[in-house]
Amino acid sequence: MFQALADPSRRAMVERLCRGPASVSELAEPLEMSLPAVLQHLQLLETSGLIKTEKVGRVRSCSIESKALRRAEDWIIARRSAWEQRFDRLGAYLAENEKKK
Amino acid sequence: MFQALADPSRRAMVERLCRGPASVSELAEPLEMSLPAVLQHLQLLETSGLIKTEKVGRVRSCSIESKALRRAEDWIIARRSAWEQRFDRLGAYLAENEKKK
DNA sequence: GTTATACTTAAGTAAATGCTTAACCAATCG
DNA sequence: CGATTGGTTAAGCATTTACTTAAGTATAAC
Repeated sequence: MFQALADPSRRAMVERLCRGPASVSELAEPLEMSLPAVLQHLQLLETSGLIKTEKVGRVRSCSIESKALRRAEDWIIARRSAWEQRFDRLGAYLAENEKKK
Repeated sequence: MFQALADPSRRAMVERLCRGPASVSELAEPLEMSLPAVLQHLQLLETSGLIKTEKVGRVRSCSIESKALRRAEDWIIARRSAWEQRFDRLGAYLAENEKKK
């Protein structure tokens, strides 16, 4: 999932899709690459759970799956809070030592 | 930066460092790979800004740089809120149409 | 029913990744 | 001093990644 967000083109697609659903060629338009390349990114994004796509007639409509984005956020928040807790304990320890002085 | 978080071994290192600083070999210990491999991951993490390292005597001490983690979080939050805003506007639009009916 | 559109598949390739081993330095320790 | 510990450099290698072009297929428009 972080793997999926690692590529700038894929992040651009996710940014675009956060402003609403889009077709494959709409997503491809701002990107300087061939359609098959876009397709490959799209497939990766879909198997990573970040987006979902549905084919209606001959156009495939893509939209983000916000749950996945949330999971990435949760991982980072968990790390940050672990770090901050440690920082707090360190602060408490230092304060304790200050008292003893 | 998401690139740096894309690899499981690197994420494991970040998780470990969120519980406090560690030496290179301490970081390597739970990982089933050679020391040079760990070094390479470490260098990538450092150039991505996620960690910082300092050599004291012959041991290199590594610690996380929480600002970088925060930047990743910010990106995700920005996307999520863009998505949620869109969702709200859609809701308002649907409510509006309901009134007109 | 032909033609254009919107993808899709397949196959190939160049560069980046994630390792490895072997050899090498520089601080300790005895 | 000599050996050990903790890390570092260099080189090589197998995979994976991020594309490409060429050749489909299926729906929609005319």
